Amino acid sequence: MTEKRSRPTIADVARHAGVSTTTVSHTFSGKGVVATATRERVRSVAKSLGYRPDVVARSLRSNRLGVLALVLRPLDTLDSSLPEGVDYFLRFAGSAALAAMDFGYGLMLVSDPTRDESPAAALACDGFLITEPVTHDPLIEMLLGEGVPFLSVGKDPARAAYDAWLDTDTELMTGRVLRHLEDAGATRVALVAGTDPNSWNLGAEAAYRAWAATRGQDARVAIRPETTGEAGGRDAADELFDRSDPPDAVYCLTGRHAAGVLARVRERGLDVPGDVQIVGGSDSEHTRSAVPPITSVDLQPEHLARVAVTLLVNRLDNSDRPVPPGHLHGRLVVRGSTR
Amino acid sequence: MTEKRSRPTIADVARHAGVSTTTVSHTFSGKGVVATATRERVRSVAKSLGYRPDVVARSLRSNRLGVLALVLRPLDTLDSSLPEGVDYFLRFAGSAALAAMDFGYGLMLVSDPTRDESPAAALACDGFLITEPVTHDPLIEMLLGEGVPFLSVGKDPARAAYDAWLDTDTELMTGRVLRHLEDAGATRVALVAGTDPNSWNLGAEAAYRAWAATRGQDARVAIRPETTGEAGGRDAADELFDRSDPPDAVYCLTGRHAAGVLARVRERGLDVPGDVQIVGGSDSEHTRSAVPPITSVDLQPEHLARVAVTLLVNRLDNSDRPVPPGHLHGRLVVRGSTR
DNA sequence: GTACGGAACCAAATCGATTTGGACAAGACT
DNA sequence: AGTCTTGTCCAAATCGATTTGGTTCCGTAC
Repeated sequence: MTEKRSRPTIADVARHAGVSTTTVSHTFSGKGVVATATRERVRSVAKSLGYRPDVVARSLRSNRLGVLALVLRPLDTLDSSLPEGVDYFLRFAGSAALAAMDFGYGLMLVSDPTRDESPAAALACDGFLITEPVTHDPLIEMLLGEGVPFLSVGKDPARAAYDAWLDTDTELMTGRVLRHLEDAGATRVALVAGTDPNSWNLGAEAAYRAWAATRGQDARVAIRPETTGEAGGRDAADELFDRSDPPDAVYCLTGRHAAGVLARVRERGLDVPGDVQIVGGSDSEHTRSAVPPITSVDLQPEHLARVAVTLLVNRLDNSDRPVPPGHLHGRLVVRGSTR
Repeated sequence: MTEKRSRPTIADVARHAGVSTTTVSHTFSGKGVVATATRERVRSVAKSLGYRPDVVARSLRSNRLGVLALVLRPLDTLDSSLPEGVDYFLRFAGSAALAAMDFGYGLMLVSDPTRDESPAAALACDGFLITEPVTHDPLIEMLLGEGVPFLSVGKDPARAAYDAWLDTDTELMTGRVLRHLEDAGATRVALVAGTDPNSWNLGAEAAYRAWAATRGQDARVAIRPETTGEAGGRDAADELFDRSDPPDAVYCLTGRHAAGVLARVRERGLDVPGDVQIVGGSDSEHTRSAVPPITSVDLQPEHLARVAVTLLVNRLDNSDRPVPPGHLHGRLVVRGSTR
């Protein structure tokens, strides 16, 4: 169909300029020694021919593509046709892309490359960014095995010996949420967590149980898959409130669960925040637009993404660009669902 | 530094299996004829060596990388450190990435590749997706020139002769918004538009002016750069309401302008929606969380992205995958800012 | 006058695959 | 017996750059 109007190559430029391809290459890379006059001539010939180096060919030799891969783990488990409710990851991805561009890299969104259906191009990336790896994450296994640089946001909970991860201090944030509820008078706090075995769920649950133990409380934990969304939240609410000694506050790690719990609790005739207070662990459309709006943790994915990209690129380029200041844990946004 | 533990190549596999590289290649690509026994042997040797084809090398010959580039035009003008308020594009990008993966492609987010600072890898992509190209868009110029397949969402308003674009029917939606305001009793509708010269701003303004003409109304148009955000909206509100004959409804093409107009109008002592009705042209965090929440057009970027990716991939693969059903224009979400 | 050194340049190897154009053997057909 | 297929397989060219290991020329030092 299309007129194979192939782009000019380095050889075309060399021929027109009356030099060797080596010289053309040196002219652009600045590596060898090229006389100024020659350099000028090559430059102008290249420009007049409309020459652009072929990134793929260059990458074959130099082994650097200029692309970072971003793996959004929870997207692999969420219903892929419904990106609603995954605010966090979209905000993260957008910010990471902008940060990568600032450093001359492209950002590629890929699904798990250890699965065969994933785009083959994923494996050609120079470095990987992984959000919330799961326990014994096969991707981390593979990257460690092949020596591909990577950085994970949140740690593979089961893996001891790697240091390429960003600590978002889930335990600290969990403590803050619980303290906020305590300060507002809650005495029986329950937790609704997801099933993905990542440091987010596991860390929060562990911190919660530790806290409950110090307070001499029973741990009230309802677990529902992330994919169940609001329905899962409603379901969890029933489990928690059917008990003889129902909670007076619920901390839901995902925004959609929080919205479901809120709706169900009100259907059961309870007042929020009067009878029950609710906090969401990940701020999203669902927590903001609920009635009343749900107090929740804004994980500040934009900031997290910039930090992650900067660190990864520093490692790749062996450079030392300044990392954006600010802590990596979230910020509690107080809304109508707590007192 | 790192132990150059180079991955096994096709030659290693060939040697271990006692065949030629041609045969190994054929085994995986399924192109030539390879005896079943040989194929099995090659497969098992490859697996035991941990062989994976090198995407870059493959791409050098085949000229296909398996990556789509996504250019979010308005991101080039927006303050890049503030992805807030660009809901639309993040939702679009996320959905496009998932759709691309479904078809075996990666999605790379890139900035304008006609500018030199952009990642070089951008140019290696198989096809481009461009949201809201601007007038005389240099990127489209370049892609047409080099024969790179692309699809734009919204048309380059100044270019007649290309057909690779998705019509989001800005004119239709503008008409619906105006009719909605009319139905609610508005008689003097103003328009607040942005400065990016894309089909979104230009199409809406043209449709608005045409509508005003048929109603015998003065066209009341305030233009403010997209980058000005809420402040620009406040400013536009002053311009519109300082006139002797102020509007009783304002249609703002961007969510942030709408939020600014709303805030300023109320500061001026007017009631919304009593004295003034407001509609936003692009639903976002700002329109949803305003007080009162602002009626606006949900452009349904998730759907748009899926359609765009499907069409582009069909073109690249010369395939005929079904395009997700549903129209491409937005959906009016009525909230408290209109009656 | 010879040896040495640096500046400027180049031919060929290389990266890891795909693809072209056969080679060779075994069986089928005249 | 000779020719044709057909099924398998391979050597070498190719993609477009980078990099290695030179060569050539000229000026300077001894």
